[in-house]
Amino acid sequence: MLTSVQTGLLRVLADPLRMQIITLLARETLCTTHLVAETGARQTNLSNHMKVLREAGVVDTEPCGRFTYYRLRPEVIEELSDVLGDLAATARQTAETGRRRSC
Amino acid sequence: MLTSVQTGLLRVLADPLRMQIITLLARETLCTTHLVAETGARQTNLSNHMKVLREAGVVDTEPCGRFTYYRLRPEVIEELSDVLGDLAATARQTAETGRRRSC
DNA sequence: GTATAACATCGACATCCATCTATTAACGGA
DNA sequence: TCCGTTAATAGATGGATGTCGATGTTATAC
Repeated sequence: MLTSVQTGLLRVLADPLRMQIITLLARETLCTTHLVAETGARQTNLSNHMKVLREAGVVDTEPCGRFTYYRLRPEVIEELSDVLGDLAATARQTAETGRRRSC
Repeated sequence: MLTSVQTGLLRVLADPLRMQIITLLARETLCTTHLVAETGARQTNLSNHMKVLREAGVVDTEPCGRFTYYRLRPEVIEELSDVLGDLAATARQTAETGRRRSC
């Protein structure tokens, strides 16, 4: 079965800087300082993007003194991957059987 | 290994109407008339979105007389699903091992 | 207590983008 | 050939969004 793809989550991922952040966080949990250093983005800009990621449930925050660690939640990406996988499987079957609606 | 995620393709998918179109096309090849009827969108609006999908390589066109059939290309969605799957796998390993960079 | 570093918030600005109306182009049937 | 249908394009517009500078807040260091 095919659950509908949440375009909200896609929108959140569809930004170069946010995707760069996500890719970095996939490898290791980091705090804002690291992310600023790695991406070269301004602190305010990064903080804005982290807010978007946080509110979308893509990352969790772990305050640690002055620092704030950001941890990527694998299950969110995993679920999106699965839904898109189902979509692709459906599309492949449609393509192979040449299923079409006539005009 | 982790190939970088194309945010361009994500942007194309991150629109409710376009995702609806893609979901419909995953089940059967359709022409613009069908898509207009199914989505309730205006013809011009739909045509604009189809142009976006076409130029992104998400769909192929098959002219058939006056009509234009649109066929979803499964491999595009499949590849994106795979890349996100790799990203999720990396993130899961990071989460399980608690890998983090200290400040 | 004061200074400094880390991070978030606010408001402004510019750009992008989805949708609209109007028009044009292409095709088939009478 | 004329006309109705299908589809694409052009241009305009309003709203969403990314980036910025300035500022606020919290926590550590001295």
